[in-house]
Amino acid sequence: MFHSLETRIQSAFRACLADKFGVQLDIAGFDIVIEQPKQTSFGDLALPVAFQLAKSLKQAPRKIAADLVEAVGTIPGVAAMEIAGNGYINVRLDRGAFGAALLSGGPEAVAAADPGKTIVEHTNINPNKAAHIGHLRNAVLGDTFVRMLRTAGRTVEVQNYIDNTGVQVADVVVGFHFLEHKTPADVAALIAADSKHARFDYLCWDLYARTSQYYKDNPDSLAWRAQTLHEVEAGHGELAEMAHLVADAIVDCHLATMLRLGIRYNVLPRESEILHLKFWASCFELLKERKAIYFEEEGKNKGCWVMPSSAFRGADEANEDSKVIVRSNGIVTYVGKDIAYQLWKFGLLGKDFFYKPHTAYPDGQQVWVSTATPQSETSQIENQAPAFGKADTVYNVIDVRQSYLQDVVVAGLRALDFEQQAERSIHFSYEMVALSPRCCADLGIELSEEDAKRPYVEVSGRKGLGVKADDLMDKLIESALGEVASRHAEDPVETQRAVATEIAMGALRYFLLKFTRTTVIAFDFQEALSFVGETGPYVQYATVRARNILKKLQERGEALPDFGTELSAESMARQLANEDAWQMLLVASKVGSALDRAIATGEPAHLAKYAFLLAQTFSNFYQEFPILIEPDREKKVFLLWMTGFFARQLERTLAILGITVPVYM
RNA sequence: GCGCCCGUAGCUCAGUUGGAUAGAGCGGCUGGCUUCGAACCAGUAGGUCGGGAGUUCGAAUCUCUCCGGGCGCACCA
Repeated sequence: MFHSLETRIQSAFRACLADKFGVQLDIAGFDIVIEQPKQTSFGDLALPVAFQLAKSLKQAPRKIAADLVEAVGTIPGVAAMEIAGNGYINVRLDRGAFGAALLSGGPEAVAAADPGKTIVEHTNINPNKAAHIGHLRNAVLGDTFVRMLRTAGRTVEVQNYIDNTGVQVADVVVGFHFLEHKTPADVAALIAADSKHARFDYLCWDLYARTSQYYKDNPDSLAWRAQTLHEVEAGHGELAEMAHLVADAIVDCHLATMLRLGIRYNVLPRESEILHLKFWASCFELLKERKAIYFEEEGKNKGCWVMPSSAFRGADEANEDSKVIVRSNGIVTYVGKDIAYQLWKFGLLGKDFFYKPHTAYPDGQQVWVSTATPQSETSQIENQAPAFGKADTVYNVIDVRQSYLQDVVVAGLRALDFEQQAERSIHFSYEMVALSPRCCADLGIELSEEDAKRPYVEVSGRKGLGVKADDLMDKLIESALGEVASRHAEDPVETQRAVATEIAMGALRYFLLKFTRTTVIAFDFQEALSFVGETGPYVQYATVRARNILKKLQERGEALPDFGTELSAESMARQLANEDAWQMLLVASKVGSALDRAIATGEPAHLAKYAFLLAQTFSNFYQEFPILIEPDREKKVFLLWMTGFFARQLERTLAILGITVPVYM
C-alpha cells in the first residue's frame, strides 16, 4: 500500500519535471529518490530531488523545492508538502485516506511482472556426503530469493544440479571399494540400513574424509580415482554401479534435509545425462563454429582448446592466462560442461533432457529428475513432465569463490553472440560460512597453530571439518523444546515438539538470512542457538501474540467487529491522529517497499531486517495499547483492526522468508 | 604479482545506491509481570565509520593512496 503511494508520488514529480521544468530524468541521469525522513516529525516521506537539480538549474535548492511543490499541485493521498532544511521536500500523507484504503484492501500495485521465466539454481551439493552449514546458506538464500520473486509475480523454476559423476562421488566409491573392499550389494545394504543411528550420509562424510587423507599419505592411490572416474563415465562395471547407488541415496538425504527447512525443487538436472545426451558435443561445435575458442598450437596450453583471456578479463591484460576448455587429452573441463549447461538453461543448446518423476512432496508437488531416455508411451498424463529450461533470466546461487569460473561461463555466452542471455546470467554470489575458533573448540576439532590464529576457519568436506546440517537442526530443536516445555508442560509432547521444530527452523533460516551476502559468517553456536533479540523466534513471537489477542477476544465471547462498517474514513483519521499509532501503521504497511528493495538489491537480508523492524514495531504497539480492555468503542475497534493488520503483514513477510508461525510459543 | 570482498559501539552486524543529529541485536548498568503470555518492553553508558588526501552544497557511501584481514587467479570441480 505504502509502496503504491511511493510510486504515485514519484511519477507525479517525474511528470512535473518533464512538463514544467524541461528536465528529462533519463537524460539527467538520476531518478526521483524517496527516502524516509531522519525524524518522524519531519513527515512521512522525503524527497531530496531539489539538491540534485540545483546544479543544472543554477538555483538554490530551497527555491527549486518551493517551485516544485507549487508546480506539482495536489497528489491523491498526500495531505501536505513542506520545504525543510536546505531544500528537502517533506511529504505528509492523508492519514484517514491511507487507513481507509488499507481497510478496504486497496489494490496493492503489483509491479508489472516480467512475463518470462526465471530459473534459480541453488543447493547443488555434491552427492557424496551429508550437507553442512555452508550448503544451508546456499539453499536458504536461494529458496528465499525464489519466494521473493514469486511473491513479486515472477514465474520461477527451481533447479538443483546434481554432479553424480564427479570426483567427489568417485572418491567415496574409492573408499568403499579399495579401502573397505565392499561390493555394490554391501553398499546397498548400508543404504537400506540407513537410520538415525547409522546414517548413510554421515557414514559417507567420514569415509570421504578418510579417503582424502589416504590420497595425501599415498599419492599413488590417486590412480584409483582415475580408474573410478573412467568407469563411471563409461557407465558399466561395479564401480559405476556403486557410484549410482551412492549418489542416488545421498540425493535423497539432501532432499530430506532441505525439506526440513521448507526448501523444495522443481527439477534435478544430472551430470550423468549431460554426458550421455552429449550436451558438450553440441556446445563444442557451436563454440568452434563461432570461433569462441581456438586450438592452441604452442606454449604451456599446446594441444588444448582454449578461450582467450580477453573474453573474460579486462582487455588490458589479454594474452595472459587463457582458460583451457578442452584438455590436450580431449576431455572437456568442468567450465566447458558448465557453458553447455548454461546454454541449455536458456534453450540455446538445441537439445533437452528427458525427465521422469523423482519424488513427490507431501502436498503432491512433483520433483522431476533428468533421464537419458524417453519415458514409455504408456505413461499416464501425470507423468508428463512440464517444459523445463528455456528461461530468459538465470540466477546461479554459487559461493563467491567461483566468481572466476562464472565469469568464464558468461564470457562463453557472449563469445557465442548470446549477448542478451549473457546479460541475464546472474551469479548470485555469497560469502562462505566459516567456523569461529570457539566453535571448533565446541566441536572438539583440533586446529593447527596457524589456523588457531585466524579469525575463522574454512569449512572443508574433504577434511570432514564442518557442522552437519541435520546435527545443527536437531540441536536447535532440542534447545527450543526446552523453552517450549518450560512454558507448556501440560501440552502433549507431540505438539510441543512440532512447535519447537517450527521455532528451530525459523531461528536457523533467520540466522542465515540476517547477514548480507558479502559478509563471511563465522559460525557460532551461541549466536545460532539464540532465540532472543534479532532472531526468527522474536518475529514469530510477535505474530503469535497478535493472533492471541484476536483469539482471546472470541474466547471472551466477543465477536470480531465488522471493520468495514464500524471504521469510517473519519474515524480512521481520528484514531490515526495519534502519532504513535500512525507511525506504527506506516511501518506495517511497508512490506511491498521492503520486498521491492530486497529484490532490486538482491539482498534477502533487507527483507529479514524489515521483518524484525515490523515485529519490533508490533511489540511496541502491544506494550503501548491495551486492546481488549479499551473502553472507547471506536478506539477498540481501531486497535483490533490494527492488530489484525499487523498479524497479516507479519505472516506475509515471514512466509516470504520461508518461516512458519507456530500455534503458540 | 594481478583481481574481487571486508574493516562502523566491548562483541556480531545493518546503513534504503551521495542527503538532515551514524543505527540494531547481544553483552553491561537501572527499572517494569495481580493487565491481551516478560522468547517482551522502557531507560542508560558506549563511535577519530582502519589512517591520510581528493571530488562537492553535502562522504560511512564515490576516486586515489597506505595499513590490516579474507578469498580467488590449474590440462581440479
